[in-house]
Amino acid sequence: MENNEIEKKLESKNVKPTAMRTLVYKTLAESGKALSLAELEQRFEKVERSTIFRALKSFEDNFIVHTVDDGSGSVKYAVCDDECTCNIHDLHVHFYCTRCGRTRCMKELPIPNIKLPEGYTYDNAQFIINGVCPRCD
Amino acid sequence: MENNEIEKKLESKNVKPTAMRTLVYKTLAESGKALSLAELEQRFEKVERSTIFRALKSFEDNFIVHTVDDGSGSVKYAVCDDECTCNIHDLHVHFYCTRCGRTRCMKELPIPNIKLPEGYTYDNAQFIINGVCPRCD
DNA sequence: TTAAACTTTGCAATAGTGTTGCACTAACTT
DNA sequence: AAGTTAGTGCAACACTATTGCAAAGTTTAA
Ligand SMILES: [Mn+2]
Ligand SMILES: [Mn+2]
Ligand SMILES: [Zn+2]
Ligand SMILES: [Zn+2]
Repeated sequence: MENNEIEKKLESKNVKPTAMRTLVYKTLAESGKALSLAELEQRFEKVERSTIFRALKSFEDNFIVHTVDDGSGSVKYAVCDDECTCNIHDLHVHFYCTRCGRTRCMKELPIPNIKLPEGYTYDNAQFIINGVCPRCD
Repeated sequence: MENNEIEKKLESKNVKPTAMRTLVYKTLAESGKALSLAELEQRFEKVERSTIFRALKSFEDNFIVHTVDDGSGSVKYAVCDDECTCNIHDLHVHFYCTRCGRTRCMKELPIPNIKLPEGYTYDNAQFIINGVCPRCD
């Protein structure tokens, strides 16, 4: 993905595209999976953890990335689709491979609709499936 | 729940019922919800964190409790049903109230069956719904 | 063009969770 | 009773997430 494409994308979501942010977005998008802060940090070696952290937070606040809590001990981040507003309709299953630790968005698998008992409201959900991915099988 | 009932229960699952373990189990069972290590710790004031931690681990290993990773930052523990073996058929939805922070087992809501793409195996899953509970509404 | 105002970044510190080594004690075995 | 094993308390540690603050960079408005 071209830098100026990324810049446009960030701007369209009201995040000023600084060099660091562009780099973080690019790395995450190109990885094709969900990455933790620590994993992202390792991929540059030169950028401060807190800078990456704040970039991710601003992405999250502006529906540029979503988080996945896959039980690995650290939250992971994955890029959203263009039209995503991180609401119920954008939710999808995530797959966590217990062999390689990779976490993948299963965008083809929307989170099934669940009828909650009276009195509960439904804002958000995480559906994580643990298993072994094709690469590790 | 009577102490000797608890002791029988633990024994039936191959965990020797010490005083600490019985206390931890009792507290968790009586709370009626999922509790974190820190939350349990607060409920006694006199028992070591690591002791509770190890009790919970032995419970988990022996299908006496299951864990819930509700995104609150700490893993929570909830008692299993008697016949539970923590496999796919025992999995159920968990509800996390974003107001009060309570996490509840929705045992009446089994995790829906999902058909994964070719090549993925399915060992385990977590399905957490975030929203507001009746108490907080 | 320059000064003021605002934003971003780097660094250091902190809080919290989870986890382990080790010594001491309790319980069980022979 | 002595030896062996299992459980507990304490302290230490690793790691994640998060924040305050000052330096550097960018934007705005004279
Ligand atoms: Mn995703
Ligand atoms: Mn449960
Ligand atoms: Zn894998
Ligand atoms: Zn509530």
